[in-house]
Amino acid sequence: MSSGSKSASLASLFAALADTTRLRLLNLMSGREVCVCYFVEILRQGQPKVSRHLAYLRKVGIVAARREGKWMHYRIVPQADEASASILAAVLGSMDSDRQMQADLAKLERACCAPQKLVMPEGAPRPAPVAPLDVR
Amino acid sequence: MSSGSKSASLASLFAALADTTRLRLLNLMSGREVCVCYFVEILRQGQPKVSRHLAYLRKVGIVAARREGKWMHYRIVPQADEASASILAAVLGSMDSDRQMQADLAKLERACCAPQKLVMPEGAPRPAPVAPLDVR
DNA sequence: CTCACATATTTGTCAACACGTATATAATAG
DNA sequence: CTATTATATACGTGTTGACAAATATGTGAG
Repeated sequence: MSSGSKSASLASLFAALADTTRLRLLNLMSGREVCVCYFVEILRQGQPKVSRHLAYLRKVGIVAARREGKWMHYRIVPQADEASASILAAVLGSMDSDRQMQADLAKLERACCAPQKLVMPEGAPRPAPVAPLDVR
Repeated sequence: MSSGSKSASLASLFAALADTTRLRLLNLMSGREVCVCYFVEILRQGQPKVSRHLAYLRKVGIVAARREGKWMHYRIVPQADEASASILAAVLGSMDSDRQMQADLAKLERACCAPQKLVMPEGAPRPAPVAPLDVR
C-alpha cells in the first residue's frame, strides 16, 4: 500500500504541524469534534486566519469537516498510514503537558458560539466527542 | 524547565522535520554517528545542499557535530524535552518501514569516503554507533 | 609557506506560506 | 425576496526556506 515516497508524505505531514496555530487547533480537536466558532473564540485569532489553517489541515488530510446548518465542525481523521498515525498520536500526547494547550482545552469546556459572550444560546452546536485516535 | 511556549518549540521541531532530505539524513544517523562524506555519497546530492540541511538540524538542536581531522561527524542529540524525544523516536521508528530509507541504510553499510568509489581507503572515518535514543 | 581536501557559508533567485483586509459563499430568519 | 450569521476564499504584501553556484574556512601534507 503505502510504498514509494513515504518520506515525502511524512515531510508534508510535518509541514502541516509546523505552525503553532495549527497545533492549537489540533489540540482542541483531540478526541472531539469542534465548531469553527469555538476556535475563533478560544484562540482569539481572526476568523479568516483560523479558516485558512483549517483548510490547510483539511487539504493534507489531517482533519475533516462536517456541516451542520450554518456551523462547520472539524475533527481529526484517523490516519491510515501507520507512520502518520503514530506521529500524530505522539504529537497529541505531547501537547497534554503544555500549559497553553491545557488552557485552550479548559476554555473549550465553557466556551460557546454566542457573540461577545461565553454563554451558549439554545441550539448552538456543542463540541461532541469522536472516536479516539488509534494510539498504538 | 517546561516553560510557556512549548508549542513554539514543537512547531520549530516539525519545521526541521518537514523536508525529505533532512529526514533521510536523520534516518542515516539513527543510532550511529555519520561522516558528511557518507551523506553526500549516499543521498547523491550536492555537498553544499547536504551541509545546509545539516546546519539547519544543528541550529535547531536535533543533531550535533564532532570534528575529526578533516572530517565532520554528525549524530542525533538525545532530546531533553520529553515531547521532542517521543516525537523524534516516533519519526525514526516510522522510517524503518520506508523503502527509500532502508535503501539509504543499506548503502551506508558499504559506503565510504573514497572519491568516486565505494571502497574505503585506510584511515577514512567509519560510521560509529552512538548511544541509542531515549525511546520511552 | 602553499596546496589539496573536506566542509561550511554567502549570494542571488524563486516558490511557499502567513498575515490582514476585503469579499464571496452557504444557510437560516423574517 | 432581503438581511443576517457562519465560514470560506481572493488579494496584496512581507517573510522564510530551498536551491545552485561561487566562495570561504579549517585541517593536514609537503
